[in-house]
Amino acid sequence: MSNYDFKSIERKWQDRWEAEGLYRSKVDWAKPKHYALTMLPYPSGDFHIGHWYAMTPSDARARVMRMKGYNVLFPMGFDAFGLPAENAAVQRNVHPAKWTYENIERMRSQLRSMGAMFDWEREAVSCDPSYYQWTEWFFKKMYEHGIAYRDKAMVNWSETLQTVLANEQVIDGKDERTGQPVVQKLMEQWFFAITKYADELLEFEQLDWPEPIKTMQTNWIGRSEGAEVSFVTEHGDEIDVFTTRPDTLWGATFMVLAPEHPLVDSLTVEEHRQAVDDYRAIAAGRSELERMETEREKTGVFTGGYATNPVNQEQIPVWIADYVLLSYGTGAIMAVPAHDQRDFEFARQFGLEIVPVIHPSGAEAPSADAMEEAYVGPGRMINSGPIDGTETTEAKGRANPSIAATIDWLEQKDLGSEAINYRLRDWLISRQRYWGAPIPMVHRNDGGVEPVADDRLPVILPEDVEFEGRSPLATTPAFFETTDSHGRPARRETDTMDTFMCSSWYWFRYLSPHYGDGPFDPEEAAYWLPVDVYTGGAEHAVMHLLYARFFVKAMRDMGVFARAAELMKEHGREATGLFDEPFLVLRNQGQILGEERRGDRLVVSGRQQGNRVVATTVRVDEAAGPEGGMIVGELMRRTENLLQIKADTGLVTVEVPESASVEIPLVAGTNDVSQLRHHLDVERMSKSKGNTVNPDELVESYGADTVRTYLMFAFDWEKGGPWDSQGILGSYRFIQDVWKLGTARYESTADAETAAQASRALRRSVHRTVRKVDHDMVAFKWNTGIAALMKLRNTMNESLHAGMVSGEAWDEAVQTLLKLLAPIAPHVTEELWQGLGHAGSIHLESWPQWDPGLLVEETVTMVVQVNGKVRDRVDIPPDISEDDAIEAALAAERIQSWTEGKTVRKVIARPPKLVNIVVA
RNA sequence: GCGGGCGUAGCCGAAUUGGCAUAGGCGCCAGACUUAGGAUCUGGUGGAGCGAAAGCUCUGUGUGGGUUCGAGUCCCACCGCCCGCACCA
Repeated sequence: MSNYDFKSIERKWQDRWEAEGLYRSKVDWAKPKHYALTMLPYPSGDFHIGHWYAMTPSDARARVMRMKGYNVLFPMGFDAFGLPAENAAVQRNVHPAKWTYENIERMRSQLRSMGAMFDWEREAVSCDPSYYQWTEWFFKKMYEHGIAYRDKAMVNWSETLQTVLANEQVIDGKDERTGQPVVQKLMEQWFFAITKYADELLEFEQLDWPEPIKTMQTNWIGRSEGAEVSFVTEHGDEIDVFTTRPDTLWGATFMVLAPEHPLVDSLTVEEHRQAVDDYRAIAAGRSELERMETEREKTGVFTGGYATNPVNQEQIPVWIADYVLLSYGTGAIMAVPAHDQRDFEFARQFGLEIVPVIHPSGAEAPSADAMEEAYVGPGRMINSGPIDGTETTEAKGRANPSIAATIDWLEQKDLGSEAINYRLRDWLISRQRYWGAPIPMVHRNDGGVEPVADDRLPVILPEDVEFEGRSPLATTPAFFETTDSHGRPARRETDTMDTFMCSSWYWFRYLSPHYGDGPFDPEEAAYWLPVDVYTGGAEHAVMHLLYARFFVKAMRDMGVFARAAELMKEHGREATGLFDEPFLVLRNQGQILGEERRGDRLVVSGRQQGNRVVATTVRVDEAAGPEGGMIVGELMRRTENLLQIKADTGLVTVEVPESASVEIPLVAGTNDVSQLRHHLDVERMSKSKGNTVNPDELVESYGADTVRTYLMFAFDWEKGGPWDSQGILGSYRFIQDVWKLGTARYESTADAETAAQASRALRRSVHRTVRKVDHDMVAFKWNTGIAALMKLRNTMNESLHAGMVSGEAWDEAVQTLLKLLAPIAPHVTEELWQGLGHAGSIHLESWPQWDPGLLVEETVTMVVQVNGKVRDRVDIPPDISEDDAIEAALAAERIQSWTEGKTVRKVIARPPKLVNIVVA
């Protein structure tokens, strides 16, 4: 038996698979297809353990599907446009393209070391002109169909990134990538009309997606039902408001506009102008972030203007306040202080009138003065003219009788209409950056815009440009000087597209990355589409995953799939519904967190100075007990030369001056403060915390097969959890054991009868394992699947040592174990498979099937309970009748003492598992 | 504040959907081999108690209650943690 040499085995098979094209995927209508997709990485330069965690289980599942007889497509590529490349250009004076392609090259080899079955001939790189020409093509198509449009709007501007961002990319007023604040700016930008698809995007019926993702998308789209009503100002201008509670219109005692609302100017009377202007200036200067922080106290100013409440002709004052957002609804509200908590607070703050219009069920009629908060519960309408007495419930929209009655009344009187409002805004896709796909548009001298002619596509990014932190496109005449369709001088659009645009269609490019007549080859599309299973991180819930769904729906409506659908039908495949959604099944992996680490135990001498101790000596001693005059405890945190030590008396801050001596026995040479290890909690991995795990090093120490196995074994995949550097040893031992089992020379020493019985037991284990692993691998439950394989390993170890089973049973066990493990640990199983004398690859073998007949046992153990507690166990045949089971239970030896002298009240039998005897 | 999820051993985690709680792994303990062990192999390992031992009894899934012959699983209340949304009109 040779030793398990993972290095040479893994290199050998990776080379051979590639040379033989083992993972090439070709259209074959005779076989069922399976398109497995995992989110494409950004080429940052290095894969971290999270990439392995996302990709290798997806690879394992794709491999299972292949062994199950599917023709599997499992491609890979790079989401290669983006800001880090430009930052590298500024900081290291290297062109973004060069930086990106060098990273890609390094990451390709890291991907190879995973041993994944990526079909490299289908690789797509989004920053390559052969790719982004189609990103441009999509933009132009969207423009022609009225989905892409240019508009002036308040947008999120990031000073740090020097670009605008989409709403989805701003979280709590901060850029989601860097956490830097954004400000609101009025700018003319390109948008995609994703809101046209809002209702369709709320449909998830045909999707097998995680509930939280569907919920997040639903919340993000934010559909609410209500009515739109116009209030008329003294100048005759209409202020449109959207409300979900039109039934409370009679209680609307004032209006509030967003400070940026266009009618503020004309509404404001002279004596209030200064206050209004001041307030607007403050609001404009606030970042979105600050605006949210000022949560509690309501602020605002009166414009001096009035508008007419259309239902009762009351003149009501119009205020401005920053709790009303221009970006939601119409940017103006009717305020109903009696029944809306925000309006209530505002009214109390500024002494505005409150008129209750709901009489709460089971309570006294409300008095405006006595109210302590807005009433939002059920009741009957009062003070509300035509709808007085109508019941109001907590239901939303027309399901609420009072709302339905009001909408009908409003529409009949032509005062308003039923309306649906969405929180979702159109997708802002312009970016004032260089490293992205150019927007293929031209600004004419006459102020109009037109798309670049087809024969002049793609617009290529100029290479010879300088990087200083802003996009060079706007300052490079060779790029922006162009002509329009009539040959007149014109200026090229210098903004590029959001990189989410590139990733909104990449899985189509994988189908035919070299195809020149369209974004994808319809022949390939007809066979492979749609994606059957998609895996990746949940952080893309309302960005990539929402954009991707929108993109496919827009593509469908623009006829991009027409030819593919035709071809599908020619091959007898029903195309209906297959081009409505990109990813039928979606699963999110969890996150691997950093490992908990104990800090060094320190013994410190020094003197107290103010609220800290200045150290003279610092010594690491894991065994140190309390010592007089010394500070002894675990190092919890270190910032430069300041240490936080958890001593018996509490946290102590210790300053370590240059002059102090630092002694770390385990670290040779002169020691200094930076070598001390501080405590780490379980938290997200990050370089700054020093708790990252480098997959390359793990592969170096244990081999890719072990790393893959461990990643799939140690966590519930959809949950993730803290890394455990000891735990990987268990997987390493498992792979080594498999190596030993696979290379063992087995000889049976038993007589025929013993062998038959032992073999039956082993085969039962084998076939049970097949059933378990088969189920778990398809269901993304790798941890329990591998646990089953480890259990089989244990059983086989026993069989090997006992030598009782027949040679045939042993061979079946070994081969089955290898096949079941092949998707998880592809190299070692391939090597062992070859060692067993097989000429072909184990990865071309078919997936094992279990024989139900072998699963049944001759006897099973039945639990006998008395009053619900297990008191004995009896061996019985699995097909025992209920009566026989009860008889066996009552006859069981140890049951007698528990039933003696008592009355059996009831017997519950669940043969062959359990009998419960109830006595009193 | 609203919505969703979770809580099982020293740790990561199982539990066929209401039927033997703790599979598998890590760690730990004991033993074997060894110059050595952070290698390998064998066995043990929720807690408490009884027993020379085989074993037996009690107890145990965040806390308290409920339904049930039977609850980690279902229901109610509470505590804690995580995630999403958050002045959304």
